[in-house]
Amino acid sequence: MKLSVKVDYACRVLVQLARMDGREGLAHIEELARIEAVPATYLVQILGELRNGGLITSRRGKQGGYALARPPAAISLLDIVTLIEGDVLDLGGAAEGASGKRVAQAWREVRAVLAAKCAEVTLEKLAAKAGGEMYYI
Amino acid sequence: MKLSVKVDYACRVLVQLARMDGREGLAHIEELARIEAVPATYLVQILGELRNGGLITSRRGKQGGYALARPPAAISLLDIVTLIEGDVLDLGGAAEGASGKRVAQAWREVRAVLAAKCAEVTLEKLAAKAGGEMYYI
DNA sequence: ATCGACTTTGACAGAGAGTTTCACAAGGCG
DNA sequence: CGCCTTGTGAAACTCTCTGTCAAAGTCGAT
Repeated sequence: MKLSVKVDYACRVLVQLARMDGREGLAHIEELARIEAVPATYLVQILGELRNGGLITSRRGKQGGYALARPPAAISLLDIVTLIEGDVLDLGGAAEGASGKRVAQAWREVRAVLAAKCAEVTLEKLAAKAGGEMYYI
Repeated sequence: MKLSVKVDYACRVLVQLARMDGREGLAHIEELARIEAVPATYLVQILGELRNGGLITSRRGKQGGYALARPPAAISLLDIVTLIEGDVLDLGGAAEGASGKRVAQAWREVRAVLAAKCAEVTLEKLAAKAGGEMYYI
């Protein structure tokens, strides 16, 4: 049960997009990547997934760039994790064997709680200025 | 965020131990492994970790075997996961970079909720007979 | 002592994560 | 049109870790 670096990167860049609340070009993203100590080429790939998943939009050519597809209040950690990892808690083939069904049921309950909590945390809350130094480029 | 097979195996074997509530020999464990479709040699290794972590006790020689170290009500999913994986939700180095602190704080809250829920689910509840076919050897 | 039963260690294949590279596609502008 | 900027997509590579197996080791009861 480990939070992947990928999800972490995705969250961070989305928070930045939420704060900017405008269209941000690749050049800007790359600068951001340097500041956040994230490999830029990887970040760009993640951006692609976020776009395919409908969380952000992009435009090519001059004046191109990325922007949130919805208001920050309408994007939660749950959206991000399920998009990037497929599920907040992947049970694998946990329902096999003698006590498998019972144990799997317990994990399903845990997953429900986890998903509910993740759905509560929106980009709006994450991007709120209050408390914690934010980096302005 | 994936539940590892190892944790799943550990949960299942612990549920079985909770149900038996006596000392179970390796021979029995291996039969159990066959029934649960778990590689016996791996299961034995996991048993070793559970023992080192203090969740079960073992005895060698004739009349040897494994037993829970505490009453089933005093062992929860939280105990099992933290013992096997180190943490219910490993944040990695998520606190770096510009928005890192903020995002990490959010995940810490999520982790707290997750841990609380896992702590609620005890072996006693999992081993309860009510509802769901249990496998008796 | 010795046999039965648990313990430890090491090796290994495969999968997946994180990263890099490179060639391609598309919008703007002269 | 043709070029330049900016984003897209896919492949390949390294590294770590998980799940698995096997074999030699150690302890305890009788």
